[in-house]
Amino acid sequence: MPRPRKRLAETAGPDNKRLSEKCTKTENSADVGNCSPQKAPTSKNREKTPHSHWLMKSEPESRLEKGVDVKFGIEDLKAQPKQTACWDGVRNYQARNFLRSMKLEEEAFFYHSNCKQPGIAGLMKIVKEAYPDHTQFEKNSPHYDPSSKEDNPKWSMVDVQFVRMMKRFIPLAELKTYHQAHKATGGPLKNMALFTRQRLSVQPLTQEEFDFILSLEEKEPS
DNA sequence: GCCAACGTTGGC
DNA sequence: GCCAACGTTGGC
Repeated sequence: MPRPRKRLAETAGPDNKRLSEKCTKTENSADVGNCSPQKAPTSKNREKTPHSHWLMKSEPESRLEKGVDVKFGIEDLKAQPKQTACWDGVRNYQARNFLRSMKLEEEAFFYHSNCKQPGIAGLMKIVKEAYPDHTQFEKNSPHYDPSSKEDNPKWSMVDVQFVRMMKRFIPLAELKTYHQAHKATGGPLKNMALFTRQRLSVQPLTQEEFDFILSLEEKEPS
């Protein structure tokens, strides 16, 4: 996961973060029953439109956060058992609310952030919907949140599974070029959250944004 | 390593 | 509730 960026970024990190190690799927997969009820997002933050595509940021290069390496790139996801990991460490309310609205089988771009080559590396899918992020209760976790109580967890995570690498890496700089052009022409990336919600580590994509980015795989790098 | 953007904290 | 201080994110 991301650490998510698994940095999960916002740590509040939620996500912030960097993700700490991601857990393997095994430990969590069966506990559907453990999911505690999560509060609904406040009306202010609730998204009206259902999204079915996502972009999730994680850091592919080593970086210590509270002494823990938060590195979690797409190769790390691929190396997990069943190529599945939990996306822990998200500590930003908006990003958390997006995690909570994710549904099984929805697809997400795996975005590499805070690294030499930022951009979209591959595709993954949601294989377990939101449940409490255990790292919020772990004192040694970079994403420990002493204000969160076991009987009312603040932070959530989902499990993601590797789907495939992009046919070619799609660099941030290329996406930005399209975003700039599309602002003028009304093209598909004109409102892309990557640029309009700069620090959000878990973000929705419209169908048009998702399809346009997939179409870039077939093009020569610009 | 710098630093702009921006979310969070906490005094008032 | 305002808002300055502070901390984090993340590109460059």
